[in-house]
Amino acid sequence: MSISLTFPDGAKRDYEDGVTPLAVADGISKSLAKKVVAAKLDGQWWDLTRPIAQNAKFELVMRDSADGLEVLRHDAAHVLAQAVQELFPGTQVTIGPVVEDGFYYDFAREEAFSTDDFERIEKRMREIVDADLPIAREVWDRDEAIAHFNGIGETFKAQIIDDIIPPGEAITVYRQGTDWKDLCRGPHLPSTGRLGKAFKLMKLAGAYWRGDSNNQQLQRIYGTAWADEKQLEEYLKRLEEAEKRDHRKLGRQMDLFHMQEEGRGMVFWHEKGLTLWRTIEAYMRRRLEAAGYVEVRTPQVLDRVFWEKSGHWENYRANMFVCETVEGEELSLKPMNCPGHVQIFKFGQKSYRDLPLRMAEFGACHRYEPSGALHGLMRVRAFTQDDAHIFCREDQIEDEVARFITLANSVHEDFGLTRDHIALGTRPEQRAGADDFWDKTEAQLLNAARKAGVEPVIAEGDGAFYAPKLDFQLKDAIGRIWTCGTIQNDYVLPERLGAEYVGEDGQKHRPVMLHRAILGSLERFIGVIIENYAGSFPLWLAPVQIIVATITQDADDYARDVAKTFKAAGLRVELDLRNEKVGYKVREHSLAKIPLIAVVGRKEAEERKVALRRLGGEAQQALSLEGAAEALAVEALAPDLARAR
RNA sequence: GCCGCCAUAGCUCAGCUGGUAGAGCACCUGAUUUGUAAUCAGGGGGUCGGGGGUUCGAGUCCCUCUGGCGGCACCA
Repeated sequence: MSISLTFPDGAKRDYEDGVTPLAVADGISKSLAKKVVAAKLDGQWWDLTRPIAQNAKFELVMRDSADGLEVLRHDAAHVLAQAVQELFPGTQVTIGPVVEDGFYYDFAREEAFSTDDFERIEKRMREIVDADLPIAREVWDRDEAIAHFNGIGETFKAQIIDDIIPPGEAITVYRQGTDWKDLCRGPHLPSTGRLGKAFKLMKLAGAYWRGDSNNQQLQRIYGTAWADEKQLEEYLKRLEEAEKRDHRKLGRQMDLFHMQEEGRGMVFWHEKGLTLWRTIEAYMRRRLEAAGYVEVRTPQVLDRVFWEKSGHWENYRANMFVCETVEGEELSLKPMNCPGHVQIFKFGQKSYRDLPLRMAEFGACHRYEPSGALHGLMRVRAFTQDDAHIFCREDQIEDEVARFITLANSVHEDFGLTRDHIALGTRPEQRAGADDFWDKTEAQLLNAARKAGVEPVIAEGDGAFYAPKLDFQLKDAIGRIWTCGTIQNDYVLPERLGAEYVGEDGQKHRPVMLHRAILGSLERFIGVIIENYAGSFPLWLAPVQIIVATITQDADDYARDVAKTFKAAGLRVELDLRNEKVGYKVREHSLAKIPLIAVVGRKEAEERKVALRRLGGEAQQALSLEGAAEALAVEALAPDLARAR
């Protein structure tokens, strides 16, 4: 009997029935057999040592491919689990999946692990790799498996079989060496030696069993694993690079902002940081005005009664900062701007002619976020949204959403961020409204996105409790994904707060409300762009755009002139007249990531010129003062103004 | 909020097994007037996050609180 395997390039080859992928690889070349980690049979994972008994499409998975890395990482998780169980008897294993760049394993153990244990664990892992233990796939009877795992005290594993694996699906157990085994879907390497040693334990964390904070807390050990040492090193280097971009670090170094313990999750914006803020805000105002928005401002603190009406007291109380006055009133800082905007909408009578009404606010909101959620500028308790609500008729939704997507794309691009994808967050488990309402609203967003030429990626259950949403997932300069920008179609709040307009038919109608933000919050967005640009802002955003640095005091008067000229041209300029060498000044301002340095000495003073040096470059340009001011003023224009020119 | 780790000068960090603190940068003063990534010399600066305990003696060990970091949970 022979079987026929079809390779990815279309070639067909015949093999003996029961041939293993490893034997197939070996038959092709020895070096290939060394690098292969698993196979795919008709697209299904297949262990290298598992006999093949049917004709199939066949694919070998190499260790340095994306699929191959997944296999390696999964094996690394198992090796970790075995090492931990050997070193710390009594520890139960739970789950150990592959994640981006690595893997983790969750353990249940009375005593806490410490990162000090990592060295020992890694050492044991290496021993397991050196021992080259065979890994064998076994198919078990469901009840026997449950009984077995319960019998050896691995109750979590038993629970997985009982609760998670659908009846009828094969229960596979992988045996690693003689005694150690783990319930696993596979595939796995033929033996532990093939894993190699390009792995490293990274961090220790708490995690809840099955992701539910009501469940037992487990101890999670994260690790990373790669095809070879070189890849591992590259990965570690990448982490270092990301660390250098950390907005918290750069924020301090560049004197942009700070935070302190008396105001957790609150930002003290320093002069330079606020300059950045105001530049972005001014830009957004122009973009919004051009897109037909009006700007409003609503109160910071409102009575409890108001929040009861809006539904926030019921649904959002835990996140609200509530205070009581001496007269006994209960007030809350606004956690959102939407109810306030509805009040403005309701003021006076609105007609269908007023729609769509696009109402924007740089709205300062306060939300009590759980302490563990706080993270620099990315997650704060006081923040300013570039918020707007579009009041419109149902038949205007698609058009408005499409217009919004176009606007948001353009804004994001202006900040050097490219869109990775748009996510459509669909109905969450806990939600308001009937299913047909969700069918309708989800379809609206989907169609609107398509109308704008975008195919959203569905994020199941990720919607708000009152409406589905589109979230913009942006990629930064080093490929990290950030969520900035969202739009939601809300039928609930206009209803609750009684917003209405007079239609063409003279009757009162309920408008739909589109909640939308392009940046999200100014705080978070500034955090994102600090990391995106690694602090080296493009000229239009740089808090200080140009430094005028003197060589000797002879040039002081001229330098003041130069600074004045640049300032008059609209540039943000600082003067450095210190009695220091130019090399010192250049170094210092370069480290501070100032985009331009205009060096002036006696020669420049005499010729009324500047020697211009750009950040990152070594060349200098000798330019006339007036010419430089004019050219730089144009160069420093915000992207929208540059386009309009 | 939960789990783990961490907290020493403005910043980055050193301080072995307990014997009352140190470096570099920054800052201040003086000298130097300098041509594109660090001029030299001197000086000031820390109740070692707060509180409690063990000890003859605590930056160091223990407890506790506060905050930070990494995850988890949360994220309109």
